[in-house]
Amino acid sequence: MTKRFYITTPIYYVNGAPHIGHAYTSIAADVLARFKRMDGYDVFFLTGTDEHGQKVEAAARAAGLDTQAYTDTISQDFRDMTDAMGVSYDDWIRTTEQRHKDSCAALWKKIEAAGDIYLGHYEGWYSVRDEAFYDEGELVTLPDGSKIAEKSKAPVEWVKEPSYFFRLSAWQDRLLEFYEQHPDFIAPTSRRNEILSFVKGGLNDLSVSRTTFNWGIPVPDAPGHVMYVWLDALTNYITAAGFPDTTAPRWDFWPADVHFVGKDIIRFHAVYWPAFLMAAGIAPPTRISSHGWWVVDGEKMSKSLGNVVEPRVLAKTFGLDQIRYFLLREKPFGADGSLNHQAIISRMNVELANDLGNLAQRSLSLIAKNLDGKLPARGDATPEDSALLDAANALPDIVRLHMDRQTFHEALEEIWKVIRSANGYIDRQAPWALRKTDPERMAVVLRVLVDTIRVVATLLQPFMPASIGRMMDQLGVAPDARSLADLAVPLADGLALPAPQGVFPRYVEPVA
RNA sequence: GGCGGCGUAGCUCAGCGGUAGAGCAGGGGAAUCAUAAUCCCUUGGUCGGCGGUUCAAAUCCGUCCGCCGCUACCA
Repeated sequence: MTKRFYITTPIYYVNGAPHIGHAYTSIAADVLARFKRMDGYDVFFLTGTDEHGQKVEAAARAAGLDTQAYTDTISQDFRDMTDAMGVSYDDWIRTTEQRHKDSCAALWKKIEAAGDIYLGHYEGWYSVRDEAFYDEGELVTLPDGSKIAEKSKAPVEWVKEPSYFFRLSAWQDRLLEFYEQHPDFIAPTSRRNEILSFVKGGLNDLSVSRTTFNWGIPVPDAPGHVMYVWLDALTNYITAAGFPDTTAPRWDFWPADVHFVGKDIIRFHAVYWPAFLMAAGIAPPTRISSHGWWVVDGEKMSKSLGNVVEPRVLAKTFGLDQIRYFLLREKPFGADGSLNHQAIISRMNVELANDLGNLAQRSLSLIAKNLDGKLPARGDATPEDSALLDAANALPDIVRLHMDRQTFHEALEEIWKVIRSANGYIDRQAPWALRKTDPERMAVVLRVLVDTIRVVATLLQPFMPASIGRMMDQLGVAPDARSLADLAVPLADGLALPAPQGVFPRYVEPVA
């Protein structure tokens, strides 16, 4: 039976334009999806847009558009951005689709039938902008008497309305037991500890319906109530797997293997979501992997500061693969990090152009010029040959381990250690000198280099699919033989290699 | 207020009980196959402060200072 792997991004909220943060999550998920496919898994990779809620309704009205027409436009913009980032999703879900409405209604009924939903009254402070309820203590009173949420600075209003509640308080012990039994459920560990301490501190029942607006999914048999946007949004992950049709082919993918999320929405995914699912008798996801923010030129990215980074512009300036590489290389996945032109150029020139691109170019040029472009055969390995080849051959297992933990920057660092070793190797072996003194040895050295670069390139495909695809072409690796398993089969001796061309050009600052 | 994390070379960080490390940046040299790329060597730190444990502490404990995260409460 084929190994299945289900990866999701959050569905992006359509109340604004896509920015680098959205692209980051999607690219990270894409890298894992591509890696898993390359490692023999049948992958289902889901992304899409979250389109309900009061904020969206208001934004549409402000834009003078019909709400559905408004969400159509924004959703398409997100989809264009996602495509432009080379994200290889298998399904694009929208919460306004009928399949999702059916799924939400079915999930609601299951939870209700289990006795975990009851009708009550909600009374308290609510922020439309955050789609969240706040306690008094989380608020700050402004000089004009109005109140805002201390953390998000979003205005709140006093709301009193009938509301359905999810009996979250009853799930505390079962959640803690679940976390205990699944130590890898939340990544990184620091976030796991925060969630643990939050749940240990006690849980309040959660208001899961609203009556003050209509742009949402109707609560079954409860006119006037629409579902709380987070219940609606989270459900997308099972909708796309076919829920409520548990005989759907895709249902075999559930539970999801990794939900990628930003650090701002961990609680929804790590507390509410498993509770909803367990209440409905559905298995919770396997892992919630959360990441940090990009800080731009030292400032938090925000619309008011005007420093919002458009991923399509970045890709156009530096190249898509260069940006994908930078985003996963520059900082640990779970941590915050800084994005600026100098840092991008440095990674691009030092690591991609100088270390990797130049290594491939100098190695392949020697084959083109001295061996008539024919791949030399392997020869007896010297200790130096073996040291390099052993390091390269150990990489797939090391990288797989890091991918499973989403420690992307460490995976890349391990790959770069081998690339740096290869540059040292070529210098010490000096095949350009061997050409005259010992042509046979020169051929063996060049073969060691090609074999090493092949392993490195294979592992880098998920990160930089287009560029590395070109490198694979130059290495003579057939398009249908580029998986991890294919590494076991040596390239054919005497294989004709195409003329090498630079894959990673240096970035030169345009003259102003 | 509680819980937790962090503070190590100019920068980003690893090390987490046994003579201070990596990458980048800086300096010197080699080589010239290659995208003026590469390789080798090298400058640089009293590992936030102060106490303690230990034969031995970035590494363990206490305390203080400074940042950050989660959370709570007062009003």
